[in-house]
Amino acid sequence: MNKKKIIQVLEKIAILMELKGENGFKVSAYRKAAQALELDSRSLAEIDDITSIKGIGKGTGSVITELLEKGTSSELEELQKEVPEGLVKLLKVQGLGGKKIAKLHAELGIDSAESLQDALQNGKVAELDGFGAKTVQKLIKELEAFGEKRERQPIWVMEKIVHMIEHILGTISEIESYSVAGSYRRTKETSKDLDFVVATENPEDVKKKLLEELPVNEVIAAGPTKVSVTLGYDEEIDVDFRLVKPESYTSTLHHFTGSKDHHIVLRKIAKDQGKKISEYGVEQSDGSITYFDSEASFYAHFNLPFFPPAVRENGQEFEKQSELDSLLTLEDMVSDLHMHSTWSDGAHSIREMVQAAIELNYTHMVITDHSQFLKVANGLTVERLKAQAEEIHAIRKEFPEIHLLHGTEMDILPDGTLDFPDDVLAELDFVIASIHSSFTQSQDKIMKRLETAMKNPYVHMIAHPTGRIIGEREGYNPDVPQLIEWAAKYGKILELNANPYRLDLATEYLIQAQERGVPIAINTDAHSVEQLSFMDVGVRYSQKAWLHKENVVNTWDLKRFLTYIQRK
DNA sequence: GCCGTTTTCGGCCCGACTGTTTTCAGTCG
Repeated sequence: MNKKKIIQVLEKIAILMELKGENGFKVSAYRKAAQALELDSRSLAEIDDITSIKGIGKGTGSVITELLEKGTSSELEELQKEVPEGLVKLLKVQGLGGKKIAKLHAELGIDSAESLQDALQNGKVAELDGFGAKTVQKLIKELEAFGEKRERQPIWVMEKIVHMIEHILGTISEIESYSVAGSYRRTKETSKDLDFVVATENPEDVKKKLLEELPVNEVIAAGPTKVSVTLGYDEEIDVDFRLVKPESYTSTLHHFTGSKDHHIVLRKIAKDQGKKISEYGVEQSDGSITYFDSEASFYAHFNLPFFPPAVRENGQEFEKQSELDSLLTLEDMVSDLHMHSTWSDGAHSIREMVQAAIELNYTHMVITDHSQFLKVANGLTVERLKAQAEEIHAIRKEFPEIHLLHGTEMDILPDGTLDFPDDVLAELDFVIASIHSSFTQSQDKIMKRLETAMKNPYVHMIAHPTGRIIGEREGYNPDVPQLIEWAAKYGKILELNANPYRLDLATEYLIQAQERGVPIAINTDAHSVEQLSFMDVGVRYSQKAWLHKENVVNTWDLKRFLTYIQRK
């Protein structure tokens, strides 16, 4: 019985207890125990006394012990006898929680979405205490749409919607300030819904305008401070707006940025200081309310450093406070090492890309168009690559304020060879190798391809190492720990591709790469001037892996970078 | 169910909104 299995059992027990209508604190005790186990970095063998872990006591401890000894849990088996499996997915229905589901099961024998549907239709549900006509109508509607909505939307879907909403918020004159909050602001790869915080003295008018301007499919709730709607863009997306007075804006933004676990730890700290945090401000021991004009001053009020939204996750960030200064900010980035121009499939000329990079105050940059294999992207042949070298040479003279390097994003071919011979690569400043084809090959074959690139002395970096597209495809399934080992051995850079479609490598691998001492490059892979702004997403995502500036090559000054990429 | 350097009992982060109630429970984040 491994740790993951045990965590799953604890979570399953929590779910089944919830469905039984158990005391909510008891349910969350099981969730907390599962989380405590997950956050403890030790293996099970290394833990002597399981109940010495905070959050695991007598009850949850005995469940774990039983699992370790017998491989089963009598607690779980009991619950499974009492609670039908079909109820589990009813928890996902909006408006249904443990209490109501328990009642439906106890009084009407409901055990699945289907039997609930029947009971709703034939009027049985409406007869129950606490269930009225409106609830029944809402549930009928919810069940119809059940299973159709994608549960979580990838960050690149959300990004477009966020921009559209921000545009609308910007046109409403009664709004003093606004920001997206929630898991999107924490740069999660996927989000269930979107949260916006809006500061205004005139919530009624703002509410009215929001409901007019937005493509609203359905209004879920519309109170004086909260408006919840389902928007219909390409997909249905739930969006919450919080309308608050300007003085509360910072507190509310912080509150709705989360995460829940971050708040739980922070509120405990506040409590110990005799203060109470709410979404409107901080209540002092004398009952007065303190307001803040920035999140930095909010944290400082508790003698804490500023935590960037991306690290506000499981509460453990408080133990890593001393590392916060080492995390990247956008200002630390002095270069972008992976971008395309009109020579291959980019939308802008080299000159335009250079001008845009100068605007971003970069000291150096690399043009890395595709290689000949990638015909769909108009990949460069050796001849065109040489012609491009001449153009780059000329442009360099025009823009002395930035150091322009000539590179390539060279394909690693399906047969495991590289798209350019060594003598061509030797002429280039910076060589990226990447896989764009035959994703379905066995892991063995994929790793052979990557090994070829890793061993080639002219290759500097592997781009988007797994080929994943968030929420769409898994990629080509390389053995990433092995890849990290090779990178360490052969002195190669691994990329964090900042395109929100990719964010590749993912957090867990970035952590491993940093531990192994492998340098990371955060690059936009921009195919247009606008896409150079993906750097911001990449930097925020890197914070989730606690990447240190020192380990990210884009923070290195030109001299250090050039020394590093010099052929040995 | 878990926790505790004022606590071994009584809290557990805290508040909004809805719907069904006549003062509040359930759900949600």
